[in-house]
Amino acid sequence: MARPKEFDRDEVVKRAMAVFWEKGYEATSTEDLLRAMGIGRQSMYDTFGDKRRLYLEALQRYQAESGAQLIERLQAGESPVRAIEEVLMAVAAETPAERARGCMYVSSIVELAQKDPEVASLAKSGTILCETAFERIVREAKRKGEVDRCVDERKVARFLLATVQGLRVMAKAGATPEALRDIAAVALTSLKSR
Amino acid sequence: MARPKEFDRDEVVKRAMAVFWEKGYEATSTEDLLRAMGIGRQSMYDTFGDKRRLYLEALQRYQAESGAQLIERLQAGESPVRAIEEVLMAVAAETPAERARGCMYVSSIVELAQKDPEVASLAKSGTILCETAFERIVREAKRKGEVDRCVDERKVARFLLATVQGLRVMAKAGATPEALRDIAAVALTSLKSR
DNA sequence: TTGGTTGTTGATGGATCAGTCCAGAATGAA
DNA sequence: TTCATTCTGGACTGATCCATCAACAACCAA
Repeated sequence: MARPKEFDRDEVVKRAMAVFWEKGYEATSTEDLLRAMGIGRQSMYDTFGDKRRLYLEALQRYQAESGAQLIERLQAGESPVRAIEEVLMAVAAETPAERARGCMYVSSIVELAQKDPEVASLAKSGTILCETAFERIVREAKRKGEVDRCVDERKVARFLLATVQGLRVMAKAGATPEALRDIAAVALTSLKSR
Repeated sequence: MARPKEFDRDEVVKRAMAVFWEKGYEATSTEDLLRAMGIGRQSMYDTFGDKRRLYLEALQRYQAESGAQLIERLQAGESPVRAIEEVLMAVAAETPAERARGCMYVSSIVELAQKDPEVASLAKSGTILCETAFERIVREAKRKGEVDRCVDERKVARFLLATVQGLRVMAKAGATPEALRDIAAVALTSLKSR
């Protein structure tokens, strides 16, 4: 055929994701993106369509990666409840830079979900993915007798997702690791029976 | 002296607040603001300095109003725990439009707290205001025997604030009132002793 | 009424925005 | 080597961004 692209599509999406994650959608210029991606203007437009399409692709990638990480962490724990604890405590254990960067999923919801139907759609599917993951691990915890059997895994799963998002907002607001641990600790008491 | 302004400063800040609340900072143009405020360009610059100053003033106003509302609601309940319950359930009881609009405080943190020190500063003072309000009511609840005396009011207060923020993010992500009630209900179990 | 001051208005500034065009370079197949 | 195809990079577009300027209008004190 003809001349092949000089860049790795996956790699440049990753770099674009980092910029959008850091700065948000509106505050990111195409110039910012091109510099970070290390490609030319036309290459970006040819490959991704426009800034919005690139954002959607980056967001999709973010969700896939962080969703997979959540599932992995929930299964890697030495017990279901410990795994949940570790997921919640993980935010508090991040570096200050990581806590400040926050969560691209949360940012996309807050900035764009109201005006961009595709972002809203991604938000919903992301919610379902995370809720389901939490639901599975809570059910597992019930099966193992780690939490009371009268616990409603659906409700608790929703609660845990909301807690993670609350933690991320608090972290961005400058909460100390101690404050974040407090929040996680109290949230965890919702599991211990009742 | 000289010619007085033709508009009410308080009123135009209120209108600007509504626009920033709805669209965020970056996505709001000065044109949007002027149209909503019903004043001329120069009047805006003379009165508020620039777009950023106007935003900061609008945010400050939002925080003062919503902080006062929180304190009021917490004191108006028929009992401390009921008051907390009502505050959490209030998000689920909002209209779809209100839920979609979200919380300007959360939006400001997510969009701007990292790059604007003054927003970060407002975020911190807002956090303290809300945490303190929650802390007081939890202490009151302990005093009345509504929650176990071994509950740490500081930690629970932090948790409750995080829960409200989690609820607001979930609401913006399109969660149903039922899902929001689930989250609030589970969060409330953290109060019931332990 | 007049003078000094301040508010309002419309025109306009340069900067930057997202996105397009085009000429030239690089590629692989024939 | 030749040719069709595709990628690349710089110049460029019109729109929009935030902000300023200058001329005019409105006000109050004297």
